[in-house]
Amino acid sequence: MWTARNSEGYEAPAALAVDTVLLTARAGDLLVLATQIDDGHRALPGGLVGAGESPEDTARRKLAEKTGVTDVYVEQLAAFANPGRDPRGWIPSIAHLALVPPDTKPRDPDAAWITARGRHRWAFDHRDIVRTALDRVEGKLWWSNVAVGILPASFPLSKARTVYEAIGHTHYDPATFARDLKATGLIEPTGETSAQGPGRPAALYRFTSREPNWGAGRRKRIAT
Amino acid sequence: MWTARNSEGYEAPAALAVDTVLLTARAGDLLVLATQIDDGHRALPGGLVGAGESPEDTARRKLAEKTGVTDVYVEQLAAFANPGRDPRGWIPSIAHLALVPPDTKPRDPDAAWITARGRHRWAFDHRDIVRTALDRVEGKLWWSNVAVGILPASFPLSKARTVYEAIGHTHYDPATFARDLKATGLIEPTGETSAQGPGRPAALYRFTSREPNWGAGRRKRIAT
DNA sequence: GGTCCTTTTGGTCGTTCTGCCTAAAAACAG
DNA sequence: CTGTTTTTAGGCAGAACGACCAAAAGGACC
Repeated sequence: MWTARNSEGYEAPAALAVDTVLLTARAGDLLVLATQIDDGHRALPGGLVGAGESPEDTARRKLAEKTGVTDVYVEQLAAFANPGRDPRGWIPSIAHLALVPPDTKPRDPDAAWITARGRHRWAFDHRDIVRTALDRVEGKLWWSNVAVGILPASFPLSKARTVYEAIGHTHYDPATFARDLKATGLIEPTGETSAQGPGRPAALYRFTSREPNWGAGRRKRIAT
Repeated sequence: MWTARNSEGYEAPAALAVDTVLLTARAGDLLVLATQIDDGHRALPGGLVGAGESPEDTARRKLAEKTGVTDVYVEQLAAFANPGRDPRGWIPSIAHLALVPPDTKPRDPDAAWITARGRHRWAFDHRDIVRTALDRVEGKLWWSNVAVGILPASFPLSKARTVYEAIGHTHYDPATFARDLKATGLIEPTGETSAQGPGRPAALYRFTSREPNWGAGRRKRIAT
């Protein structure tokens, strides 16, 4: 068991960790990045916070190491600091939520995208962390621009709809979705259209702002 | 500067702290408990997490020491761990949100109830913590039973309304408020009535559950 | 070109929710 | 008993929502 003691003699955590729930949406499924551990359990990507580093910086640094992406939507989720959560010792973890485009490839050969809502054998308290992340991202889907992390700079409404359906774990009527997403004020048309595949070419949109936690509450009701 | 180093030689936080935003509502005002520091700044009540203790337990223990209340609504807010947040060293803090009835008296003579939305000279990053707490409690006001912490076991709807108005920082029409709060399913009538002062005696209600984080999302729209 | 299929998108319609209002019910003060 | 106060049921217009329809605008195939 790791322990630590500071210069005043008080008990201190052995280290400060960061675990990140990295999500993306592909083909209507919500996926989370997980590494395989020796005993068959899944674990979230994470690492230790260095002195003089903010936990969010640690999360970004570790994500860059493991996937190569740099401009990621990252926000803090919660602290998981119950005693005994880590068998190695007293190591609180600041869990983070991150979202990346679906073409992001893990560098670590042990890491893979798995279904976020599937049943997996998670290590430690990572099941709770994933559950917290899913609740968070689902709850703020229509109240913020979280989907910025997954969608490209310019996208048709149909692509946005598949992402929203994957996150919200539901289905939306295309016409109603278009009307409601435009009504939030979160997006604006780029003026261009995309004509790939059959069907009427779709107008392209972009998010009014790509800053995280933006655009709280233009929508009144909750889509069901 | 406090620092620490664990048995493996890695850098570790000097300690793990807890800061609590303790809120109550009195006479339509939302109040927060703050202690006065030597230099005139206000600080949130807090303390250090002991080994083998969960941060929430630390928050409850410290609140019991400082106010004497035991059965408190407590939930984790977020981790504040930016380097340099505490001039004494690397001390991450798990901020908590707590709510107590308005008759709670601080034991510490340096502690006092001050307006939560007033301008105060907060120490460290406590201004950010208070802001986060206010956003949180306001955001989940109609979606959970947070008000359980402030309201007594049995209450008339008018008392609930003043609490909701203090938290939500707005005014509600009495008839509309009664209709909407009952529609959430969060409360149920006790069958008794209270007749204090002039006016028709009010029916008393209780929360269906006093467990924190209960009753997400029965209400559809957001009250404005 | 013509026909069929696809996807996008503007609009309609009935239902539900919301904010504001009126008025009755039920107490107290004088 | 009359006036005042507070609670509470209900009505009403407007807004929001979910479901649906149909036209627009492209590709695929003959």
